Amino acid sequence: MMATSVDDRVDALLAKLGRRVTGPRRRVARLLAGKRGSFSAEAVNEELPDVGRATVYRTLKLLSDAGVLCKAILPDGSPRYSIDHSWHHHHLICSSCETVQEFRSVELERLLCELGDEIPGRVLGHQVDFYVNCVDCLQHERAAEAH
Amino acid sequence: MMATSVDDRVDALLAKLGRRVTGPRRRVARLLAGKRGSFSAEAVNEELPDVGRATVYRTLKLLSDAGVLCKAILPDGSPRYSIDHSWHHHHLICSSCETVQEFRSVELERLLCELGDEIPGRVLGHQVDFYVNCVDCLQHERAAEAH
DNA sequence: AGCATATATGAGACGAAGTATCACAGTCGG
DNA sequence: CCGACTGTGATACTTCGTCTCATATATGCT
Repeated sequence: MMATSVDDRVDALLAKLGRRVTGPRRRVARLLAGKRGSFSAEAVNEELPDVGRATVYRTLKLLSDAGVLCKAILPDGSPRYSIDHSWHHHHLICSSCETVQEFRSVELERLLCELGDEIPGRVLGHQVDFYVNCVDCLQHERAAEAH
Repeated sequence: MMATSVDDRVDALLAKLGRRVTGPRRRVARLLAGKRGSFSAEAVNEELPDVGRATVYRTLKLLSDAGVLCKAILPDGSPRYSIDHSWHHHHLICSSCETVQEFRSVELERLLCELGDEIPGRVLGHQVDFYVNCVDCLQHERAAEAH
């Protein structure tokens, strides 16, 4: 039995949202489906020269709101998108290569939930980011050091 | 005995950093000293029309790097500055009025530290933000509802 | 105090990232 | 197949921040 294609899933998602299935949306979704790691909106733009800039931004926003994509903010403030694989996670952001990885901890989640109860006002959500040097970057660093 | 003035403290800080004490820097620092809550770089700009835009940005960066100011990122990605009162804290960001409050938890800090040990690579730092509706906004909301 | 020099300033150009507008095109229910 | 409504894309515009460079100023030295 065949796995559902990316297009089928996009169609289903858009139908569920009451949005129209269009060529540009399919092209953006297909590109994202093939991506690993995180990427900027402009990167998507450049890879899809025949899709308008505004449409790319609109579609990324649409998919983020739908929970398909997840948006992380680099230390310098610039946003990166990545496929959202899980119901809830946090980020490991590499400060040198700017890669964004997902990261989960039940323990952290529970503590954040407890803390949320103590916070005055209504808690809508939270975000935890670790700024790191990833394993790859550390290796390159060491390779460079070893004259 | 008199408390040290803002200017005295700014002078001392700049001397410690090996930076020059200048009029524009004093004017920015004096404005910030009188501020409550968080503010954008542009807001500082507008309140100091006779200080150049570039200088305002440079000074905010200088003070952030020095640990006097702390930079928080709103959900939409735009940065807000606030006076940094503590050695380490996290943020409560109100999604409706965009106020940024500080927030500390020894427990959270300890857990984050433990998690950091388990993370592959070198951990440089972390950031925790709670997105909330603050007490003030909830009150206004209720007042509006009660026709 | 006066001088030399490194540092800081500010006007404005530049750039990146995202949004608004609007005529036109495409989708989809009937 | 048609009509209405949604989506698209070119482009102008906004916002935020950085860069450049001529000018101004703080500071160490004498």
